[in-house]
Amino acid sequence: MNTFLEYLNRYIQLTKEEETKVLSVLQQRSYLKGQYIQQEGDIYRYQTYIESGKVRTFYLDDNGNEHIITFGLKHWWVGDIGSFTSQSPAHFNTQCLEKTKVIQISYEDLEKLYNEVPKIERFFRLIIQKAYAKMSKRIVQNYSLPARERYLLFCEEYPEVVQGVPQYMIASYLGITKEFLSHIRSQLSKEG
Amino acid sequence: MNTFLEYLNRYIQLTKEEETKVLSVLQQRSYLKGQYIQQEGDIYRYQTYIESGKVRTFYLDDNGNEHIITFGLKHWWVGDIGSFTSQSPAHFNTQCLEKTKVIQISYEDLEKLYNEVPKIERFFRLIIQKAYAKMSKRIVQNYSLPARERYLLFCEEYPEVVQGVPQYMIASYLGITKEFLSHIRSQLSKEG
DNA sequence: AAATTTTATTAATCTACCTTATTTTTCTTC
DNA sequence: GAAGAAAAATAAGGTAGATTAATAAAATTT
Repeated sequence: MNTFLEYLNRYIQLTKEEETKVLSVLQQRSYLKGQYIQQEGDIYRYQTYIESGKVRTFYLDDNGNEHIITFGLKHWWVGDIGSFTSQSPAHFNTQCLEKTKVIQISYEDLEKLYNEVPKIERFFRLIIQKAYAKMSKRIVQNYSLPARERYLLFCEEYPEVVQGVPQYMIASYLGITKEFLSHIRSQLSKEG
Repeated sequence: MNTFLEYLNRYIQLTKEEETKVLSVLQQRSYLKGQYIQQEGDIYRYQTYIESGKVRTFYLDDNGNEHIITFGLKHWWVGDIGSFTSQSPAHFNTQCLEKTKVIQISYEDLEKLYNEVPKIERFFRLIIQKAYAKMSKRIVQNYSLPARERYLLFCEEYPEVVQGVPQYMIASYLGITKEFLSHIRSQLSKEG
């Protein structure tokens, strides 16, 4: 839990008292590979922070195809923000890709915490601003770059994901088929 | 300005005193059709709220092609959040598509306001959560639907934009060429 | 370590969407 | 309201990436 406070400390400075209040609402939980933190149709009742491990958040379309919205690594917050915010059924699934430890704050606890420790409101504002900017960048890349370039950028930016995750999931994240990603990779390796 | 307070009031309840503080930092400004609120390379010094009018935020890729990230209508906040947050040069341009009135808050004023009126921090957290959820939805749609369906959904969701904006910009927003959108439209009209 | 399942490769065919070019329509501006 | 500019339509040919299917290679399970 203390590493969590250190992490918070990068964004906001809390007094001892405030730290205690924050700690009192944190819930720790562990998942095995393949387990779901949340599933489509559920209401996302927790903000979930990844202490260790790796997850993916994905969406199943009408044809049953998976589309990975985002991966989640250490220090990331994951879930379906739309569902959490409005406490309505989620469209997304969040599944662990390996043994994963998370810290969660329930919706009710967080609402209280916002009032008791307004700095937490600032913290989440900053976090989501960052996430928003990152997602805008992704939209830009998807529109202006071909699959091959997107893959190369992804490898640069998320080497930990490229290593530890099946290729077909990376293809899904990039918005292409696994066959085409395989093709791109074989091209790249031929070129040296 | 009072309509702005009414708008704020949908998200947070301010005391008279707080309202006064908020009002004191608002700056009103008008733009003509075609004028830029911000340009690529500038630092976005203001959070910009649209009182009336219509804007687009777009990005120029290495080949000089425009990609529309988002349109902005009445009650929307526009700009380059990445640039504003970190006060670093923007990648995006924000241009008025018609006569547009905006309300702006400077970066410095907003930082002060966050401290003096913490509810404003809540307000922006809520706003950006909403924007984030909307953008996730867009990514999902782009991955799981063909251009034709995306266009139909766009028409449903943003009829005001479809009416008042040149087709080639809608094509750009959808991530397709203007020629292909024109083709889709002629197909649709043949089908009745 | 054999058997089963999951993931990745390869290759042929196909299609959604792009490119380029020309023509027509609509919008501005004088 | 005529002239010019901007936007939209149409059409031929091209390509990035999809689909299908068959094979190979890893990873799990027993």
